[in-house]
Amino acid sequence: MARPQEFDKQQVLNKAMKLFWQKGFVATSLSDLLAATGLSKSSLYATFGSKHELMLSAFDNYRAEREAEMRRVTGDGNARAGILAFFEKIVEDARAEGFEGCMSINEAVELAPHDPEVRERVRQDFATIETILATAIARGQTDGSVATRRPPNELARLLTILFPGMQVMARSFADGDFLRTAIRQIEILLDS
Amino acid sequence: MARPQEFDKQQVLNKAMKLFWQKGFVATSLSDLLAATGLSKSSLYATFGSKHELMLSAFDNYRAEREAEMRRVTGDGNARAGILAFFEKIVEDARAEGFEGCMSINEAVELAPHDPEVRERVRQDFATIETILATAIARGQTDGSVATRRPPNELARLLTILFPGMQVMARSFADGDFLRTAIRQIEILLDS
DNA sequence: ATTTTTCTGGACTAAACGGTCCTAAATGAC
DNA sequence: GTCATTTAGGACCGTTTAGTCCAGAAAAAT
Repeated sequence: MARPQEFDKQQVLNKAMKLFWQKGFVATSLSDLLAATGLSKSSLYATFGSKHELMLSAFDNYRAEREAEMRRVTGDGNARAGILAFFEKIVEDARAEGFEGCMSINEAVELAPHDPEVRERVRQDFATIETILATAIARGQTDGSVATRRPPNELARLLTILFPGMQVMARSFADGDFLRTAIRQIEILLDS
Repeated sequence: MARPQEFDKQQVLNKAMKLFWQKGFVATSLSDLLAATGLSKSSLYATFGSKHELMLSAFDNYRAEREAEMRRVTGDGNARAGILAFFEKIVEDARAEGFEGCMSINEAVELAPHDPEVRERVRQDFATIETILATAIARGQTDGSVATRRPPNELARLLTILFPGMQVMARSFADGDFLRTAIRQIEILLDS
């Protein structure tokens, strides 16, 4: 039988994910990846194929994590509270040292325009966010926690567009207070 | 007297701007810049100092243009119409071939987190957008074209965050119809 | 025409890039 | 212990990177 793999593939993906997330795809070099993961060049290439494929794998890893988290946050309990919690999470995360926004948004800006594989993933991510928000809004409109004036789809679209907006701001400069004003406005949107 | 410069500095800045805007800072190589501008390496370095300084100059060029344009669009006539025109311009631009979003937003994602000079510029840009929007909203509230329920500053904050959201979407995948739904929602925000 | 000044093209550098490949060590099955 | 297999390290590859520098061409002033 063969010698078993000595590294944890999942752990390697997480390390790579963090690098691509922070620095972007082009600015992350193979040396960076090797240093961070501790792998040898041959192991990395044998396992992941290329820098680009590694990025896609790390990205898919990220996307799955975040989608699950979003469903968890918005899925149970009071619908209005769930939606707000989703946005408050951004503000909360932005306080943390080394916060780097949302990887999907970063990729949307850096790679999506010229990389079809990334673009399709980004498109899916936004569609997922919008669908989850629309579902939560509809639920809120039946349980009474969200105002019924706006069609769920249209309000979800507005909030879906606010998401990358907040993420870009959080990544580039914004402090908690700055973003919190926006969350108050989202509350008003949900309440009237 | 000395031999005069053979190239138009402003024209070179525009060419460089377009490259950085489309491909980002890291992905734009010196060869790209030389090919696009037609300059020699020595001319480029003598005039602009370094790739980074050239990018900052091109970026400042972009920022001044866009700020003037925003003031023009939102400054005169019906305030509500001006605000909407500002957002509709994004949708309109997104239809064009080779549209690349907003350079400030692209820089906010790629460079701002790790480049203080860019970060400060991005911070200023958002502040400018918010101020111009707040002024227009206040004007709309006195001339009756904008509902008075929300304080100008807070509504401006919400719209300011929508701006990068729309730009990211426009850059990465969104078509006109997708964004137009959001604009309808902005209308509702201005009207109630 | 000469002088003075500045621009221009390209040779050049050292480092870093992504990626390939080969050798040798490590491992589990028997 | 031997064998079969797959790992891991790193030498190596050609290319590209940002940036420096110099020699010579070009142009305005006299």
